[in-house]
Amino acid sequence: MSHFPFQRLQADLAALIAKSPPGSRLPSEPDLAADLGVSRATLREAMRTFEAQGLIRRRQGAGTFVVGKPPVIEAGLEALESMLTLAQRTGLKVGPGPVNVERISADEESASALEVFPASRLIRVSRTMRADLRPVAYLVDTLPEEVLRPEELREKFSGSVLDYLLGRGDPLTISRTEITASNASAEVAKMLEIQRGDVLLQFSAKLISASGKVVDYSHSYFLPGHFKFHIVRKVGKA
Amino acid sequence: MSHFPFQRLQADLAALIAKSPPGSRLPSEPDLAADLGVSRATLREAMRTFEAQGLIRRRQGAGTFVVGKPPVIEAGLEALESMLTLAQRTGLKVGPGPVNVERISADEESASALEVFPASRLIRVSRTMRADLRPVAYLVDTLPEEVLRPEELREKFSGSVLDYLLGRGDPLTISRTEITASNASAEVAKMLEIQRGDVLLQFSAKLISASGKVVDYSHSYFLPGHFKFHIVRKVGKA
DNA sequence: ACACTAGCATTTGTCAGACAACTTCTCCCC
DNA sequence: GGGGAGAAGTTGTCTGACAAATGCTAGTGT
Repeated sequence: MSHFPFQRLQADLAALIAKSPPGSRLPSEPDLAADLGVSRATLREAMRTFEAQGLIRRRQGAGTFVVGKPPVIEAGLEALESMLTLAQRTGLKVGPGPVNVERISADEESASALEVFPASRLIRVSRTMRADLRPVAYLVDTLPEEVLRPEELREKFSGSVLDYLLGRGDPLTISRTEITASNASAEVAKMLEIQRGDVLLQFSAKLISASGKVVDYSHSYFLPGHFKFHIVRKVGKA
Repeated sequence: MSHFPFQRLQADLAALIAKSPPGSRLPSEPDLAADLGVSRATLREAMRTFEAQGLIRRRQGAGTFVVGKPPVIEAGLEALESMLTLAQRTGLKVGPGPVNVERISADEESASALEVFPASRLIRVSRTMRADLRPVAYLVDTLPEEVLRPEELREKFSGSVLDYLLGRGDPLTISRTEITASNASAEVAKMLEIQRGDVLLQFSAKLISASGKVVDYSHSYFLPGHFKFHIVRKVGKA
């Protein structure tokens, strides 16, 4: 079939990883290269692609390990709920990581999304969600400072911007969410403890109040495999 | 900061690719390796990750090229429409590729989804959607043979299973769609002319008739960047 | 007996150089 | 002008080597 070593190698490696129990160590690179009939350089290129998929993890001096599949958080998309609410309902032990609150000036993207002037003062709340001691989601909320004051937030913040706004009695109505697949930027990769370029499921959402004002613009990054989002769609035009 | 060559290299490469005009050729590997201060082997490992992200394309004997950003097909997820209908409304010149229709026996996954007995006879319709001469989506529909006969399909098939069923007057109601990020399997990679392991946005949907029967189980694979799916979500419980 | 440390074997990370396979262009010949 | 051979350039793969990090082991001191 494929007389290119790299393609055959990928198939062989995929099979090997699939049949190896999670947490187990693969043979050393020289051994594997000899077994699979390729050079170590070619083997390493192929391994890099599997590492980017999060299927294996390489540690210098220790070896290459198969990573186990994590628990799945399942959620419908019709209603907007905070990740915290979601996690509680699924019964999974998911906890928020440390919360980072900072003042920023609106960049072009945020200003456009929040419908404010460039360089307006904004609040950015970012945090990770952890399940099984591993970060599985990275959430970044951006709000105008007039909507949410940093000091106000630090006092009574429970880990969810949405829950906080609702608890304060804000008249929120809908959220417009955009769904894409993306690759981890350097910043996101660091927070999720993965490699730059790893594949992620990404939501970009605007939270809209009863008056039509955009009160929150958020980016959410989810590790694939940890989440299962579903939606019920009507056939034809609404 | 990062005293590991690979991480610094990824940042440098990302910057280089970002500022290079689409379609342009990068310097040769030996030149680039010298410029960036790494060996060719390390450079190639890094390039492999960017190739998996679809940002560059390497061709033996020709060079490494920056791939341009494609047109975007934007669609809401509240209503279920065929990709064909969608493409027409966006005004983009999107056409279906060759259609493959085959009889199969239900494997475990299909049988479970369609609520039929294992080894039941099924029809599988698979095809790619092309935009700009490139495949951008790969769609696989699986239906019980009692719902759709192959010969019936071949006569009047327009490129969309959904449109065909609707045109026939089937009482379809809703679709339950699951959304994940995934990596291309060997089969999908071949059809989309990408590399195994490349990142994809994946929908898995069940199409349900008025009587509650599952009439179609489909997997759709979308190249990131070509599509923008959005959804309007109500706040709180429905 | 226990804690600590130094050293050694193992493994991944990176480098250098070489050759094969493929693409593209040039130049010569007809 | 057209066609084909050839050369130059580029990616694909291989070999061998050394550096850096890890984990184990044996030895040492208390």
